[in-house]
Amino acid sequence: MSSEQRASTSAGAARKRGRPRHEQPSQEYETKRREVVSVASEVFRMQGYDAGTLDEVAAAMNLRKASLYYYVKSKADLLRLIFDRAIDRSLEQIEEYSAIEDPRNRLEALIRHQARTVANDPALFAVFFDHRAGLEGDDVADIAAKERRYLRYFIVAVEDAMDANVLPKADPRMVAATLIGMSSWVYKWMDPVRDDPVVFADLCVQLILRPRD
Amino acid sequence: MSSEQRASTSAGAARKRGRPRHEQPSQEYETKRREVVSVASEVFRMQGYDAGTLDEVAAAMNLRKASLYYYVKSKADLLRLIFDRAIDRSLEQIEEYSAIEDPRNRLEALIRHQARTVANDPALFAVFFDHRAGLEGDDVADIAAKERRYLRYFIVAVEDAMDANVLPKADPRMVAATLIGMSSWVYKWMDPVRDDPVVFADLCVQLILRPRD
DNA sequence: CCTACCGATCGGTAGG
DNA sequence: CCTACCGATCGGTAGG
Repeated sequence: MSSEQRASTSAGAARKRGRPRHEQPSQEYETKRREVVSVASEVFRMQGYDAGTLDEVAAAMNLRKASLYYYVKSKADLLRLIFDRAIDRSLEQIEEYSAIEDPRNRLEALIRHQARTVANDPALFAVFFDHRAGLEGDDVADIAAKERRYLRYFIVAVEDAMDANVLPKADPRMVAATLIGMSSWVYKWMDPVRDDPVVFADLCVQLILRPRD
Repeated sequence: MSSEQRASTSAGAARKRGRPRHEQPSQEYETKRREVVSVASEVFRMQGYDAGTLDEVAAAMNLRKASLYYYVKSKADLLRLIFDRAIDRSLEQIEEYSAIEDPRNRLEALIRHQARTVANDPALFAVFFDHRAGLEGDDVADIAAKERRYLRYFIVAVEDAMDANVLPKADPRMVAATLIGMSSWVYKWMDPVRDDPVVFADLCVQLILRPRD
């Protein structure tokens, strides 16, 4: 569970009596905090992590830079929140999809999931994929570990698809990375008004899983 | 033609008589200059463009930062040189491949070209694909124009492949971007000691162009 | 949530 | 190709 999720567990809880507890931040606080993450991912996407300033992020929310520190501990912390959100979105339903028995349907579900997830939030994944260098200390290893877990699901699905003659035999690790690549690259060229995430997901599936012979 | 190429046209020229012309830099100068570009692409790949300092680039060549200014005009100029090299490598043989008549063979050649080119220099293309935000002024538009030209070759090849029933019918622009994506993503996971560019290129072709029915 | 400010980093230059 | 240095930017904090 990400710290973003952890901090929002109070949302929807019953009205509490007496002095409000400051350990459980208000809904408005959480909403604003999520907005900081969204806005920052847009700024960092356009300018890069280092060049994108907290002044810009703040300005886009009609705030001053200092006020952002009410929501995040530091710029590096903000970046970590972006990464947590991206990896959480990726891992969210993957267990469920990985439970699909039929190898072809399972691989299709995984490809579709990756394509849709990235295409639905290109800015988020632009930062996730392109600005990992900004992470500090343990964050790098934490993200890498979660990403390896994610890759594993794909590798297993690819292996099973090869056994079922749904994919040509090849190095499963390489194939998995390549399939993730084809469905992730969309954040580089996606135009949200012109391109539809579901159409793109269909396309990826179509290119890799041609009709059975 | 890139400024990198333009500046190196003296290489291999006959020994000149009289006072050496300073307009035609020496071979050693050009070699060193190319090394700056290579080293910088490694540094910027790891740290990002803004976080990667000229001190680091210089140190990796046993120089002081100030000495780099003998080879490049500015940090932004250095970044432009990296981009020029990447786009030149990409465009180098594409005209030749695009002359292939058979749609299947042509598309295969283009995919193979992209896969090999990127896999042969992951650091160069990591900067090219992930740190475009560092470019200033006209450089952004210049690179974008060359990239559109490159994409066009792919789109035409994809259209012809669809007409020849080598690819399923779909939006050619989207398919071209996706094929470029699958063959470019390799810079993200490539391990030069473990992964072979040609094996990877074969894999991409195999995944997209299954044996004719 | 703000104004005002400090301190470190780093691109770039002077001058040799 | 170097030493020494300047100047701008920007993350972060004090204090309210």
